Amino acid sequence: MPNNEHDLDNVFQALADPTRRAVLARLTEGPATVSDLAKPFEMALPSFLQHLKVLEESGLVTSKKEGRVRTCEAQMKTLTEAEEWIAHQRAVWEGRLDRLDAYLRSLQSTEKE
Amino acid sequence: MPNNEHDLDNVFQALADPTRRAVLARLTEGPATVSDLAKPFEMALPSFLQHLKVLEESGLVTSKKEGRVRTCEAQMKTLTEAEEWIAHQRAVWEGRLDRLDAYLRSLQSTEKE
DNA sequence: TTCATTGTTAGGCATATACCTAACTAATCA
DNA sequence: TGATTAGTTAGGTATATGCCTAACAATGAA
Repeated sequence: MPNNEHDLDNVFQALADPTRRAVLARLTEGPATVSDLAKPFEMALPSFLQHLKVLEESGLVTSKKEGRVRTCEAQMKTLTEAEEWIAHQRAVWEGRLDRLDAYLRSLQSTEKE
Repeated sequence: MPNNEHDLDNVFQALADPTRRAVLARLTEGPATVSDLAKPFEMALPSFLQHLKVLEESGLVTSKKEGRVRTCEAQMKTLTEAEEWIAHQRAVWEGRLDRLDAYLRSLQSTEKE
């Protein structure tokens, strides 16, 4: 049962890098192997693997190894946790605007009396 | 006009820390001064100011100083950029599921033929 | 069984991050 | 004017991050 503060740290941290966002974007189109994922990037493979590790540790990606090939998959559930944190902030914000709006409307009604 | 990769780096980076998320959550309820924002945290003020700086540089927070008091405000527009990146990934993912679903349905129709 | 492919581990380096204390400026209050 | 409040700047430390090369499995193909 995730969605604690520590998880969010790792999820947002994982998203804070263009390489990792690109990998995740690729994986939302479907699973892929490590070397397929690495291909578009110019960095050395061990460097790339570190990015994958960050993604896995955040829960945004899982992988399993068959033979010598590791296949990675996006975990949308984890991405959703991040999205929900943001959505909650928006809800609070909009609640505030609603109250402001209600206040302004209450002023108008008062004027009409 | 923003929403380039570099901006997203900074936004997600800013969100990847519990102190900064707490500050932002506080600010979605309305503006607050630096020392009000700092009060709940045990860290030294200069440390806290660094977090504020990260939030400002990401565009998630703006501030203005009047007299000796600096007042901070959340910028939901910036938060929305992060939300939209995630939403886009979800759309791709769900598109994939839709196609899978369509494929499965096409198989069923084939079976019926 | 030898070779190529696919990934992994170890270790090093430069910069960034997250914290601190000390000392400072600028505005307001008594 | 002198003290207090609000914030800032400077500079130091420890750890984390993002990259690298070199060397090492382990699997699969010839």
